[in-house]
Parts: sequence; C-alpha cells; structure tokens
Amino acid sequence: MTELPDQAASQVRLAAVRLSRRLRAQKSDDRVTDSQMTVLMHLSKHGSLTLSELAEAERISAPSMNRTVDCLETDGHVVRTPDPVDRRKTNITATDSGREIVAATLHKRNAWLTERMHELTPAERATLLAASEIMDRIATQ
Amino acid sequence: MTELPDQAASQVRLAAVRLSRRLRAQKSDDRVTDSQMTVLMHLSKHGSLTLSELAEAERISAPSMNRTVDCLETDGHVVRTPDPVDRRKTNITATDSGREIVAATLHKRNAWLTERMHELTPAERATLLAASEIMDRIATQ
DNA sequence: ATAGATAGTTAGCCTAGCTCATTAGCGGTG
DNA sequence: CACCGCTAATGAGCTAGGCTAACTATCTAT
Repeated sequence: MTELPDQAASQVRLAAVRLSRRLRAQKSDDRVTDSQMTVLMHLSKHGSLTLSELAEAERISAPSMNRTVDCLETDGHVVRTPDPVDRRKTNITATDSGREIVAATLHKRNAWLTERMHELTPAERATLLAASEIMDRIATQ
Repeated sequence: MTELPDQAASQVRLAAVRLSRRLRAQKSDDRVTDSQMTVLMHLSKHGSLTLSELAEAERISAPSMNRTVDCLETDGHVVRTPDPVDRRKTNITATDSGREIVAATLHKRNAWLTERMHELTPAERATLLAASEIMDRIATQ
C-alpha cells in the first residue's frame, strides 16, 4: 500500500464513487431530492444559516446551493429572512414542513444501506464506520 | 452502532457522497471525463467487452453507458466492432490512444486523493483500504 | 413461421455540480 | 461625504452523468 499509493487511492476512489452512485439510485419515495434532504438535515441541526454557510458546509459553490434552496423555498420547506444587521445576508430556516420531512424521511432514506450493513460482520461494520469518519474528514477538510 | 443502525448508515452515506463529490471536483486536466476514464480502465484490464457488460460492471443503465461509449468513440479512444457470432452484440475495444490515456492519466487522476491519504496514519490508511473493499462489495452486489 | 427475449441505440428528461456576471449592501479612506 | 473595494446573494447558461420509454435488429425456441 505504501509502495503503491496510486492503486490504493484508485481503489478508494472507485469504491466511493460506486457506492455514492448506488445510494443515489435508491431514491426511496419522496418529497425532496438527496441534496435538498442534506440541506434540511443541516438546518434542523444548526438552526438558521446563510447561503454561504450552507454552501461551505457541503463544499459546493454558492450558486449551486442557491438553486437547492430555491427549490426548497418554492416547496415551502425553508424560508428566507433578510438579516436585520447585515442586509446583504439572508438567513435560511427550515419550516415545520421541512423539519417534519427530516423526521419522517431519515430512516426511509437510509433503509437500503442499513439493510446492507446488517449483512456485514460486526468487524466489517466497525471498519466501515471508522472509515466513514476518515472519508468525511478528507472530503471536508 | 448496532442499536443505532440508521445513524451509522447515515454517517457512511454522507461520507461516501461527500467524498465522491469532492473527488469529482478534482478534475485534473484532461482529455477524458471521469466515467470515460473508468470505462477505459475496464477495457484495458479486460480486453473487449460489450455494452451490456460495461453497463453491468458499473451498475448503470445501458443507455447511460452507451452515451459514454459514444463520446469515447467520437474521440477515437475506443472502437465498436460487430460480434461475428451474435450480430446483436457490439464488441467495444480500447484503441492505442485509449490505452495510452489510461497509462498517462491514472496517477494524475488520483493525485489529490493520494496526497490526502499520505497525510493519514498507516492505521487510517489500512482502515480506508479495508472499508473500500467492503463499500465496493456493497455497491456492486 | 412466428412470438418472445435480448442487444444496442435514440430521444428526451432530471439532478446537481460549475463559471461568469450582476446587484445590493457594507466598511474604510481620501 | 463620496467613492472604492470587498462580500453576499442571485441569475444565466453550461456540463456531466444518471434515468425511462420506445424503437430496431437479431436471435431462439416453439
């Protein structure tokens, strides 16, 4: 592994891409898309956030996040309220509808992966969980 | 973890999606896109394959794979040759140009992740590598 | 001979990322 | 106080890469 870092990276890359693709294919109902769901989760965890904060949290560009928030706003799952102090900023908050979706959708959304993880050995699950922490650190650093 | 399978799955899901997104953002030159590169790698490893075989290998639909192969063909990196035995089938083969790209691009493509993995401890790298095998198994099962 | 299955393809849709450019508001300096 | 440069949000338009539905050609089995 140390002598073949490229191949190790290649293997990790392929696995991450394939799993992510497979996860997206499991669309499990719903009322919101995957990226919208991520934003709603973030908002119900952290309360009101600005567009830039949301974009940075997911490491995507502000215009990309703007579109996602637009859709959520149109569907009534978030509201934009201008910041009273700095009027350039817009605070984005989940509505009751948005919070309700998070509560209702979370386990449905993860059902496929949860089931797959059930079929693993405890050691494999532990490895996966440990790795997910590392992957997230790499991805958001 | 066993008592909170949804949260474990959620963590793994987020990590996979975020890492995959981050990886895609590292586009590193080039002459081919990410999915084209994956196909070329597959072809140079396994020789001639049909469209369906390629689609199944990556667990995507035939039309999706068809588009990727179209682009590769237009750019001269693969050729389609009708199967002499079963004329419904089309064998897809990498050209010299395609193989050359695989050789030249592999390490560039993984440079970002390779570098990140270098910053990990050996134990973390081992965890990541072990997890990638599990993730790939889940994704392609 | 024909009916059904299979392989590839075309057309058209969707999600979700991006850059570039614009508008509005903020803060500091001549 | 006027202006300049920075920041926040947004609009426009592009791209990659998934999908389904529907068509054609071919094969296979009855």
